[in-house]
Amino acid sequence: MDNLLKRTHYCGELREKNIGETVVVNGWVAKSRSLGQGLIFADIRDRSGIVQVVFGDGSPEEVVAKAASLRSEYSIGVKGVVRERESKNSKIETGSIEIVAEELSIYSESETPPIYIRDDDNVSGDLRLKYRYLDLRKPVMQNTLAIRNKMYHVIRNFFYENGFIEIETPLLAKPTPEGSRDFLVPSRVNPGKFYALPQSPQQFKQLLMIAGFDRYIQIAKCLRDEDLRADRQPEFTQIDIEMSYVDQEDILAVQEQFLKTLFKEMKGIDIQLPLPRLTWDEAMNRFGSDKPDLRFGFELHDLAPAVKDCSFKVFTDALASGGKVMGIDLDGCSDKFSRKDVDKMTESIKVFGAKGMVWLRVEKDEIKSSVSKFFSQEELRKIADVFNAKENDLILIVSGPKEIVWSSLGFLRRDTASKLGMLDPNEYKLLWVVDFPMFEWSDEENRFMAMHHPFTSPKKEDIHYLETGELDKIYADAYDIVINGYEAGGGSIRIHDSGLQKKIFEVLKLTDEDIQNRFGFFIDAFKYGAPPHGGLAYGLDRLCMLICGTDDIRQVIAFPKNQNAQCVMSDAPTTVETKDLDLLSIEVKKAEK
RNA sequence: GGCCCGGUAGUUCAGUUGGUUAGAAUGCCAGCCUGUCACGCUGGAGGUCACCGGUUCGAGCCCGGUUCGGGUCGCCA
Repeated sequence: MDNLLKRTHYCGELREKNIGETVVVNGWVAKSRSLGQGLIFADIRDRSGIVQVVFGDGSPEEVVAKAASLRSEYSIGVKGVVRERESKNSKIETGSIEIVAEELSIYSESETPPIYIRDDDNVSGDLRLKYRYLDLRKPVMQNTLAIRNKMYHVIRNFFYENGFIEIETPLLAKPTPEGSRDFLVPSRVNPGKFYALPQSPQQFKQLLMIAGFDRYIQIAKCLRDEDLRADRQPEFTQIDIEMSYVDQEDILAVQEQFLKTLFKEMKGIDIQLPLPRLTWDEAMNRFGSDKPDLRFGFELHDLAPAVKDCSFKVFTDALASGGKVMGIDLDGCSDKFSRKDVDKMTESIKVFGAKGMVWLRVEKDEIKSSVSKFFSQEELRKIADVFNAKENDLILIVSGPKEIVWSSLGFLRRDTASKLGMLDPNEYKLLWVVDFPMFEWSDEENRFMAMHHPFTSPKKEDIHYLETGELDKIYADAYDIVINGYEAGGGSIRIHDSGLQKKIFEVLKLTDEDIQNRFGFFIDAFKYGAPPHGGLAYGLDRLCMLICGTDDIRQVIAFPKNQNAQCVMSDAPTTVETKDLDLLSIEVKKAEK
């Protein structure tokens, strides 16, 4: 094996000031160019960048001969003298110098790599994950993980400097009653019993408040056994925060300072404080989403006043049954969407349960519409006036139950803005969405469920509705931080009063036995002097996505899972030997197929 | 679990109403080339058109099923 050459410099840091120095670099052959037996150029890459090495024109003959065997991704070391290039390459940082090789060590050869190690290699995601260790050699991936690393610094610096203490909480925890599906871990020493991997350190961080740590932070791994999305992995990282003796304002104030620092340090951007706030009701009614993207307009408008007396039964029926008729105005965009495009929009919102979509095109002398036979020009004008619509506006209207109207228009708003190229990844619009409903009805469970979690404090002024059973009128001291349409984090003020907590469990239809079995220890803790407390957790991966300007969470995770929650590189999850299962007292139903 | 999109050289893709031997670029291999940097030139190898079945004289192309990947709805307290 060739000798290890001890590195003196990273490839990417060599500059004209190093001219004349003898240096050693270690890295991979990014590219070699042979111009005949006597002269070979090779680009050597390490995590810092690329530098050109010359074999020939001063190198020993045997080194040049050896260099002829270099191929892409060979792992090598080179010792040589830095010299000015005859012709400079302004495209790379080290383009004005090169290393004249004196020694070459080939540490190991490489087969032809299955993917190109280049940022612009748009190879399928599957292959990238299968050969992730090669994919990670790409400059963009090296850079992304360096950015992520810098985030750890900024996060920890900020919170440590502000008196927060980092405490690790267990990975093997008790299965949680409500919420997302747990990953379960069988216990060998306790046959038939299971741990759960934490969906979040929620209960532990609250217990840390009861324990007196007052200000807690943890960069915590969280696991949820739910279906994946482009912005969702089963295993992700949370910046978990909890504070004692605070109300919502105190928490938001600290977090705003944190976000300001984060965006300043990471992007050089000055975020204006205080951040705008929307109540949940406002967010839904103006943007059709509890995580609105404020980088563009197209706001929802309520059309009930304009259509309540119209002859179009679809609208009047929707209103009569407690639903909504709402629309958005794509101002100045009518000519950008063909009839066919509009048909596609109608089709696209059926997944949300919308039965159809009505459109209005505002033209110079008239308003054209898919429902013109039900409306006079005056009536159509009345609708258009709600939006202050002008020529070449395209108005899209959806009617029905409010959830369907919101989600359909919220989707159309985002989707059309995206198609119109209105989403600038370098623009950041942060806001708080506050005053979430405390409960939401679950058809599946046939009962009300906690929208956030059952330890969230209802708003003081709504607590009396617990007595009257009007649960849908209760709002919570819960808040989300929303950035460019992503829920970047969320939190709440927690209940610290045992009586109130008991009442919440009651309306959630949990029996005393349930409560005791599932989190009796947690309830017990509140008997011993719980401080008022609350907190918040950020999705670190999502923050990193936003900072890196990508919409794929896998880009910011070194070894992510594919959509089926598999690691295609290592082939996890996998079957295990029956004897291992026996040890855990587990019987596995043989999967058919 | 539902819906939508896709699977053709190592890689990214093209492939006409269904018609001879399935192409391009890049990568790879060999030879030549002393200032390249997307080096160049010449030549070469490389394909179970995801899989199974069907229609047809004939299927990469049409139909059915399966599978794999991606997006999404449900789900994600």
